[in-house]
Amino acid sequence: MISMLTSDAGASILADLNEPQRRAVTHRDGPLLVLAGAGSGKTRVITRRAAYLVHTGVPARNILAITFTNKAADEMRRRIETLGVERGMWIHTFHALGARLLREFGSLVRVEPGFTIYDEADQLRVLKEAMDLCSVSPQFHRPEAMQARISQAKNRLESPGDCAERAENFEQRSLARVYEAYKELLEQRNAVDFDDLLTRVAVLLRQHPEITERLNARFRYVLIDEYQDTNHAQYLIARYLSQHHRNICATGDPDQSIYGWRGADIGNILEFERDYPDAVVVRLEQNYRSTPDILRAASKLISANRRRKRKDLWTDNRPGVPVRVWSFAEGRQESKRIAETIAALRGDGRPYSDMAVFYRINAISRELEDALRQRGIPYQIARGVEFYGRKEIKDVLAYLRVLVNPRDEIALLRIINVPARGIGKTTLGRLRRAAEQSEQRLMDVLRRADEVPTLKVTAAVRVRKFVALLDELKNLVKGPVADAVGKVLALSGLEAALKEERESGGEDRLANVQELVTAAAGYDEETEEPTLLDFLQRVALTNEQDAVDESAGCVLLMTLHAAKGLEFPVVFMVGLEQGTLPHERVLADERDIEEERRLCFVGITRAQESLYMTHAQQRLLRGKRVPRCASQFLHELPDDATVWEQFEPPARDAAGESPEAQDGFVPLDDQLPPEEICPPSRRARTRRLAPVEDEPCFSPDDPTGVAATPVTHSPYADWKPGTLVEHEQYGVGQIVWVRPSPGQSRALIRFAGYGEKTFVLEKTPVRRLQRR
DNA sequence: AGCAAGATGCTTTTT
DNA sequence: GCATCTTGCT
Repeated sequence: MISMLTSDAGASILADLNEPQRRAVTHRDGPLLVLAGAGSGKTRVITRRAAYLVHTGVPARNILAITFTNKAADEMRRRIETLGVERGMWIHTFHALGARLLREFGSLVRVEPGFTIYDEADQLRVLKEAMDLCSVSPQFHRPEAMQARISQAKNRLESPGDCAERAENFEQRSLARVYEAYKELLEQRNAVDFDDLLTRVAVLLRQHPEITERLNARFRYVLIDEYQDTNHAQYLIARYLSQHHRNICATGDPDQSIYGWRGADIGNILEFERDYPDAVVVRLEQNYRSTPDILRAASKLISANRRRKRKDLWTDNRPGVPVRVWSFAEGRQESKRIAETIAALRGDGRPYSDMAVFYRINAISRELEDALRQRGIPYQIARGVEFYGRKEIKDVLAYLRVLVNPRDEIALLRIINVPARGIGKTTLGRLRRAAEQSEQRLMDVLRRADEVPTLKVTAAVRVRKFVALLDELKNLVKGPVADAVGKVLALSGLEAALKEERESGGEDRLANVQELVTAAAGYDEETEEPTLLDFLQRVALTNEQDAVDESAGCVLLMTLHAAKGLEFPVVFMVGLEQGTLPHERVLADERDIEEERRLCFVGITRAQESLYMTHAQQRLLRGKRVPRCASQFLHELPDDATVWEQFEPPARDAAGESPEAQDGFVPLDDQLPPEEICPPSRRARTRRLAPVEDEPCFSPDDPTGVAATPVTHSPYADWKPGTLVEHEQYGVGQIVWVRPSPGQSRALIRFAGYGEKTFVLEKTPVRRLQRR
């Protein structure tokens, strides 16, 4: 094999690879599945493989590499260039690939080349409009829920017609109608949503074999990363694009599939070998990232999942310290201790950028931020929205969008009175009604505002001025994008309005907008043929996550989802409690629990040297103090790789001051059977770190042992904290604790609208909701 | 037209 | 607890 490589760069392609890695890199033709365990050098394999193909004679332009994030795509591009591969390879995210293909072939599936990409907020607006048209009240159907269901339907490639046919009840029929209207509205505006970028392409490839064949002729090799996260549409695209040569290389790790809730189908990777019976499968099981203890903890945890492929991760890395599992009485204590630990580690010479804190839900970050700020620890939060989500930025972008696509009504409505130019609700309502009645586009009606009979003369004049502004801008925006943005700012009056806001002591939004100009200038510079259209597409498909700077000298805070693909020497995973991880919304479904377990697995496997996993026995959530119990996943970790430490609540003040005043800890209600809040399994090994002044009711040594009574005969024996139940009067609720007892089983149940109530189960009209 | 006080409703979010 | 949207008022 090596003899096939001629250049020095070629030789370096196979340097420092282990045997399975080498097999994956040098595999030539036919389907290949690389099952890459966490930290097993997957990125290295993919990039080397792409480079290897080129060095053995495959022209770069015949290779298509698909990733899920821009960051991954950029990284890959960078690495491949370092390996001396010429340009011409297609390296894109699925969505960018979709956009590129739709620009070229979209008209075959009712998408015209200048189409606009709607982000989630835009989508929601269109959807609300669609619901309005269908007289479906947002009171009864949450638009967000509808959006999710439409998205699901799309990704299954179901048309509104399919949905209507399949509809069995009123609800589903409403959905089909709204979906239809939504689709119609998008088409009228020549706009697509994120899903369309995938599903339209899938439909295109299915309906037009000649195009599929053409693309196959070009893409002789197709590489897909993070295959475990593909949804059905992406799966089809990958299949169609590789159907001729069958040189499909999928890499991924089923144990890291964490986007099932967004339609990703773990089955795609699990059943790859069924789809491609001749597939060569390479397993990368040597981990180069973590200590043996961390790895053992991760492996043991994930082995509880049924829906997976067996994998034996191992490492040659030197032994380190065991995983620390920390129990706190209260959430604030947890944050405080973590901040202290971070400060201490820093004191020992560990840079802040070596450390990261992960949590399941964003709500937990606030407490942490407070604690970090108090200690003066610099941190950075990786959040989704931010820059391009800002109002002023969206305003400017809306101008650009209208210039590119006058049919983009969402953008048009956004800017028509921004800055205020006296075209208010009334005028707008009249214009829209006129458009509807004459079945014209809103833009065309604006052009003929004089002819709208319901409009007052002053209003018509203002509209005319607005149209003139757009026309003028349109003539000016031919050149570089940065210039276009500048002209929009100057001529629209936005700049003046923002200046005034700043002068009058408001926020400096102008600075943000100027940042956009800078971004546009950067784009102009690095792009060969800068166009407004392309710039807007980039903005739509870019996300702030890409801007996370891992070397900024800060501690990084992020959700577990955001952590995927990253690694840190020191990792803290916080808030590991039933109801948070696994999240309460999924407790009823075993399959969903498995995804939560994978999420936990992803978190653990990010850690290189030390890992801290923490939970609290009570925590402020949505403004309420709620009792919590340790995540079941903590109990699934192996004993010989973990050390459990319990931090006692701060002692009660001798003067009798209430504990709330000190650290927010409230002794749990006496009624609570302690064993249900914190299961007893770990007690024997729990080490106390603080002297116990005041025995809390979950004391490890409490011998009263209510739960010691065998309860296996109780019909409620398998009711656990987190179990979902339905009460005749209060609706669906969740068990906080339960104590089975003959004829007298008590449970505390938390209901959505009614708070928490204690019941004697035998005397209460409450039933368990079935597990799927 | 614009603001301010109430009502609501809250996992995760590669694109 | 908070942010976001709606409603009602001026």
